[in-house]
Amino acid sequence: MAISSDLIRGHIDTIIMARLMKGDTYGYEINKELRTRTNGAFEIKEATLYSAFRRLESSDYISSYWGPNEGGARRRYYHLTDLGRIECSVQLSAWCETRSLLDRLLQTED
Amino acid sequence: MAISSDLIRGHIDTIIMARLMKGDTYGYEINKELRTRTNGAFEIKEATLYSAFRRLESSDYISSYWGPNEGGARRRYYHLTDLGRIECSVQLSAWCETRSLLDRLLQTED
DNA sequence: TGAGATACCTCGTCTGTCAAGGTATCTGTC
DNA sequence: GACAGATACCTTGACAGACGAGGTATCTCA
Repeated sequence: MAISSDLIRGHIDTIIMARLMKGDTYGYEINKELRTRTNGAFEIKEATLYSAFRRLESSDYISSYWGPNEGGARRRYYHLTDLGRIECSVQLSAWCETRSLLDRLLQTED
Repeated sequence: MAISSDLIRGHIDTIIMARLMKGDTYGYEINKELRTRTNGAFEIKEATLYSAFRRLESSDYISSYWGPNEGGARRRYYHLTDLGRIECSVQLSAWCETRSLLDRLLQTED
């Protein structure tokens, strides 16, 4: 992974929720998408991913169900709850704030 | 602090080095500046700050010296080394990459 | 004399990430 | 039928960074 995980830390949940905004999906698929979309520059490690799922589900931001395993291994699908949609938009705003904050603080000249 | 620390995690060292790019300064002053520049929205907790200093110094990215305490408590000044300047620019590029990556991944529609 | 600001430091805890390991199912090949 | 490889899920333990809580020492001003 080209991007250090410490720089992404704290944004994993938001990345997952932002994806679930577009529709239900399952863990393995999320990671495949991330690798594809970033040309291999970024992926969420499996252990990280599943611990995020557990965290999000215990906060009632997502719910899960065993979906149709169309000729393959069983899949646990995740769904963004109404509460999760609210939380997601909160975290998206937080990202915008963080971005402008860091842009300002990382200037090396005035 | 309005901005969650987990969103900044991993950028603390870069924030400090970016500040030291402008000239030597000391811990307490860095924090005052951060609070002022962000209107109180952000600060680095003292314990975090000093552990970052230790980390950066042991990597030879910064050096320190007891500076002139102009009518006040003693001050330990920090200086960005040549190695630190290189590392800082590396981390500034990493921030740009991270920013565009997250901007892409956090889109909730295509 | 004492409060408050300045300025530094340490210890222990918590949380998120990840390496390493595991299980089970399906597909295709020999 | 046996096996490799892909798909897909899960758990455990360790590590590193951030921070709360506590401490020390100096100076200023009332």
